[in-house]
Formats: sequence, structure tokens, C-alpha cells
Amino acid sequence: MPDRGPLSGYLSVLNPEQLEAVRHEGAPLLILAGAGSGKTRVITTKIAYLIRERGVEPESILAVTFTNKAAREMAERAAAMEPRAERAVLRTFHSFGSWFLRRNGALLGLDSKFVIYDDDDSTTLLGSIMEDAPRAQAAKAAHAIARAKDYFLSPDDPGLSVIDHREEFRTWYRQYEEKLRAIGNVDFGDLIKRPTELLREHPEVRARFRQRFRVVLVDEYQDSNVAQFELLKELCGPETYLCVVGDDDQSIYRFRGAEVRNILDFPDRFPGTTVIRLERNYRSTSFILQVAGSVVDRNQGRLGKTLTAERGSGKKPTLAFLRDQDEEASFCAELVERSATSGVRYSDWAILYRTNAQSLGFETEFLHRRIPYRVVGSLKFYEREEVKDALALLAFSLNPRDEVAFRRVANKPARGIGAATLERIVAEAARGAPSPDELEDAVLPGDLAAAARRLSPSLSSKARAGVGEFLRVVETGAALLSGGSSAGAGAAKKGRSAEGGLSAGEGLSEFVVRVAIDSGLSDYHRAQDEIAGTQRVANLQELANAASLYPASVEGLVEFLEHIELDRASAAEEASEDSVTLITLHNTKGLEFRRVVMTGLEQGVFPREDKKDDELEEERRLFYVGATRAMDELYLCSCAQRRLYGRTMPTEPSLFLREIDEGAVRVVGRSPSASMGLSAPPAHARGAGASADGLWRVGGRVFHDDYGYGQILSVRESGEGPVVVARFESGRDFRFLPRYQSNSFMRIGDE
DNA sequence: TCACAGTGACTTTTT
DNA sequence: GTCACTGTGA
Repeated sequence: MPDRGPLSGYLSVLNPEQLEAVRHEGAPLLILAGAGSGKTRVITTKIAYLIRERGVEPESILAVTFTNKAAREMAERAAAMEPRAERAVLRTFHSFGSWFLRRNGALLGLDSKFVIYDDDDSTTLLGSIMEDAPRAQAAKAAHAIARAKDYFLSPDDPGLSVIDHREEFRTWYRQYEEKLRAIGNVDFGDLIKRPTELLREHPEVRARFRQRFRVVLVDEYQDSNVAQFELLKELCGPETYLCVVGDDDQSIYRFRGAEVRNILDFPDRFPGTTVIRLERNYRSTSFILQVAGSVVDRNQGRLGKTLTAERGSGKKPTLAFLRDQDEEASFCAELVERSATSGVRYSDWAILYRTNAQSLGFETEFLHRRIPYRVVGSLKFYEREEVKDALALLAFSLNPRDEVAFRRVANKPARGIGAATLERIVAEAARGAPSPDELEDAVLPGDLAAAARRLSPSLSSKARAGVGEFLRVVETGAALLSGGSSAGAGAAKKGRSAEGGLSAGEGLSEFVVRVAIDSGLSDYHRAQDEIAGTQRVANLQELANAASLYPASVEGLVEFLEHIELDRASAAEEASEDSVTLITLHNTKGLEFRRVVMTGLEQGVFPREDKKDDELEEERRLFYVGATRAMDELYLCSCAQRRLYGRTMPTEPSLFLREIDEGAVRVVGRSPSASMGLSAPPAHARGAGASADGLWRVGGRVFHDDYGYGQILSVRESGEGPVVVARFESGRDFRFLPRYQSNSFMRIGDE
């Protein structure tokens, strides 16, 4: 190990703990990295260091993260330090699993062209097993199966009863697995579970991978689940250098199967572990850390650490008690607008909320006020009906055994294949008795296209015509893809595209457009557009545009479909012009903003429902994650009432607000505990009117940086614009000339 | 087989 | 307030 001596530039910027973490070698390392402690810097530097100074081959480094965004960022930063780092394998757990299975899945009888089913597809598949069950029930059971896979539980595992103790659940799970295997596709959980099983059952593959990856790094380790832990154990032999980085206080994916014990027990599971703590926070000022820490401190099961702020005390966070979500939205908008006049960029701001549904109010308000914003996550584009239809057709053209895709599009647009006919075809395929001539064509059992063809003569004339049409569509598509889309085919497409309302672009895009038009999906959804004024054809066009990045081949299609399942958020979100970020608390992990507003701090919203024990602790960690995103300023909003299900309900302030250290925040607004004379302005002040521009009205609510929350008592015009007198929570009245106070004095709504 | 209207249920958080 | 599902009638 190169000790002492002047450090090269990229190492000299590290603090002693970070440097120790980068230089550590031997066996295993657990880095407990508090929020904002330079965790990503340590990992990327470590990669560069290993390659540059320890002679490690880039190809032998595997680094896994949980989100694609994190993986990309890591790759970029590592490559900036050391170009050879580009050759390292930097992926999300799931994308690594998929990569692994496409190469080695044959050992499990898995075709390399498999498609990844999302939750919706899994529900459809399970629904075909749970006869007559309403879809909601199938969705619930599908969810339970997903959890079972997170915990590495198979249908015959005794431990399965922890997930769902019903014997019928075990049966559904078993049948679901059988069917999924017969179809030849995988679900999310399989991307972790099946590689692990394969590595266990095939020592030669395990040896090969252990030979290949000498260094394994895991980021956000606190969010790993049991299956991922099992996978790591298979990947890491005695010779492998394993380094995991995480923060138990930021474990927020328990609901998805994340197991905090993974990080808490790491030193026990991997004997000889070195633990290095990074507790210097370079992101936030100390009052912000105090607020975040005082809440998460209440948690029991945690390793415990103390962050120290390297940036000084800064400004106290503001806790604002507001009336309702409308006032909350205008409060946020005012904060942003006000700061914008003094040169703060929109992109310095992030509005955080617990559930995606809460974004709507902010969007409406920001749109109204022309404040640019972007909504991160919740991109439901690939869940849209028309998009899923097109994707199902594409998937079916890859795999005629795909029952889920078949059920979705066989009769869409309606071609006379009703439920009865559909079930007959599915049953026929399951019976799987190919005729002799089909056997010669190597027809796979379960081939739905073949079954439909077989059954066709015995169907009613209407159904027979429909089946014929569907088969024609599928065959045309398959031929187009495998036969190479020649220039001639391209020209033919262009001719038809105008009529379908879609236009073909580069690469795979032509194929997508062709299939959408030829199948009638394009016409079908265009008709829907005309009825409902929707944008479905435009969405199909967007899907086709996204496909243009991929080659027009079977491989290109497989890649495209995988990308959609594993990395659906990226496309629209990269729009990097100056705008406010609207984002769920969960989605903020790994991000930072100069100014952060956490909204909806009310019992039932955040924390959600009456969460108790473990779940409440997870909500606290979520609070911690949200608050520690803020660099300079943090605002917390709590509303006295909130609309839910279209009904306005009174709400209680969040439990977390009581847990915050008194003195670490500045409270504005009528705190429910200390509601001071703000209920109604004195009678003499009523009716005094409004300013000439109509902006300032008696009774209107205002907020001032120094005095907090208040209500307007009187308004009159002067030579310098309106003069406003307001009474604040302290009970004192102050006079303002808003013209000169635009930065510290603002409206937050009318009466 | 399909279109429509009325009725219920429902909201975390995501790879 | 929204969405999905159910039953009815054509």
C-alpha cells in the first residue's frame, strides 16, 4: 500500500476517513456513510484507485446500485477520474440479474429473449390461475408473490407462511411459477432469485463469476433485500473483495422487501469486517441536520451515528402551519417566486411529498403562476393502455407463448375473439398437442399462435375470421423483424403511416409503427382520441420515437423492451432547463437541493395512517432522508385540513413535528397548540377594501420572514403603491409597503 | 359480443 | 373525485 508521500490530486481532496475507506483492502468493508458525507465520491474514487494504483483490471470490478440514475452517475464520475473505469460493470441489481440470465439462463431452460413482466402483467398471469377472483385480489396475491421472491422464498418453503399463511396462496404461487416458466418470461423478483439459484446449482458458473469479479461494491446497501443478500453471497468467494456502503437511517424500502438487518448484521455475516464511518456532512447546515437527526434519533433499532456539519449553522428551518393544501401550494409558490426575484434559480428548489397524488395541487398552482417545474417519477407513460397494448404485441412477436400479451391484444381492436374463444385457445395451447406437421416446424408447447391456428377450423365463422386476422398481424410482424426490414419494406410503411396517424423514424421505430398500424391498434386508439379527446396516438408515436434508438432486429427489440421495464423513468426527466423539482420523498434519495420544502406533515399523510413500531420507524427515516436533501434552507408545511377523496377533513400535525428539537426551527402560522388571535380580524378593519391592483385584501393571509404569519387589517393606496397593515401571531401590527418588501413579505392566499 | 350506465372501492412509497 | 368492475340491453 502506498503510504505517506504526497497524494495525487484525486485523493488529496478526501478527508481521513474517506481516504481510509478508499485505500482499505483485504476483507470485507462496511462503510457507514451518513447523508451528505461524500459516499458517492468514496465509491467512485475507490474504483479509480483500484484500477490506477492497485493494478486491478476494470473488467473485474462489479458495482451495483439500486437505481439507474445512481448507476449512471457513478459511471460518469468514475470515468471522469479514470477513463478505464468505463470497462467496469456498473449496474443496478436488477439489470445485473437480467444481464446474467440472458447469458446463463439456458441452464435453467430460459430463452435469452425473455421479456420482463411488470406488476400489472404478473397480476394478469395470476388472474388466469385464480379463477373468478376479482382483479384486485389477484393484484394483492401477485404482490405477495413478489414479496416472497424478495425474501428468497419458493412455493414449497415453510417460511412462506410469513407472507401469506393460506394453503391456497402456496398453490397459486406454485402454479404462477409453473406458468411463468412455461411462457419463458420472468418477473422482477426472478431477476435476483433465479441467478442466485443458478449460481448455487452450478458450481462451475459460480467459479467462473468469482474468477471474473474480484471486487464487488454495493451502494445503498441498507435497501438490499434478502434475495439480494443471497445473490451477493454466491458472487463473493473467499478471494472476492466485498465493500458495501450504506446508511441504516436511510433504509426506506422495507415495504418492498428491503431488509435493514442486512446492513445491521453485515459484520456478523461477514467475519473480519472492517467498519468505517463517514460522519462529516458536507451538504447541509447544522440546523437542518439537527431537525433531521432529532426525529430519526427516536428510532430504536439503529446503529447510531452523529453527523457533524462542515458548513456552519446556517438558517433555521421554517415550520409553517397552513390552512389547507391550497394554501400550502401557494405558500410554496410564493417562496419560489420571491426567491426568484433575488436571483435564486428555480432548480435550486424541490417540493417533497409523501404520495404521488399530492403533486397535482402544486402542478396546478405552478402552472397558473407560470413557475417552471418538472415532476420526477410517477411517469406512468409505460403503464398507459395504448402503450401497453403496443408493447404486448411486440412481446408476442418475440414469444408466441406469451399468454399475458396474448390475452391483452388478441381481441384488440375487437375482431370477434370473445372470452370463450380466448379461453379455448389458451386451453388448447396448454394441452399442447401439436399436429405432426407442426412438430416438424419445432413448435413449442404452449405456442398460442399455433394453438389458434389448430383450433381455427372448429370456430364460428366470426371467431375464425378474427383469429385469422390476428395471426396474419403476428406473422407479418415476425417476418418483418427476422427477415430484416429492407428498404422496400420501409417505403411501404411510409406510404401507410400517414393514414395511421403515425410516422416512422429510424431503426426499430419503423417496426413499432408498422405493427401499430397493421394491427389496427393505431386506428382503434385514434377513434378513442376523437371520443375522449385523449392523446393516445401521440403516445404511440412517442413510444415509436423511443424505439428509434434501437436497431431493427430481434436483439434490438429485446433490448428495447428490457430498457422499458428496467429504466422507465429516464427519458422525459432529463429535461434540465431551470425548473422546480416536484418529487416524492422516496425518489429524493441520493439527490440534493439548495432549498427544500417538505409538505403534508400531518398525521395520516406523513406518517401515513397510524403506522406503528417498525413502520413508523421507516417513516421517520423517510423524514430524515427528505430533510437531509436540503443544503441551505428547509421548510416544513403542515395543514389544518386536507381534501381527501374529494372531501375536506380536519388533520392533526405530524407526530414528527413534536419530535423536532425545540429551538431548531422557526414556527410560523397558527400552531394548533398555540393558536393566537388570528381567527378573525377586528371588526373595524373589515370592509376597508383592497389595493388598487387587487393583490392585497383585508383579511388576506400574509407571511413575513421575521414576523411569521399574519392577517391583513387594512389596505390603503399611497404615492408609493399600496400600504398594508397586518397583524402577526405575536399580536403586533406592522405596516408595509409591499413594493419595497417583495423579498420578505408575501401573500399566501385570501381569507 | 359490445356499449353503456350505475355502483362500489379506493390511494403509499418503486426496481 | 377517480377508476374499475358489474350487470343490462341491443
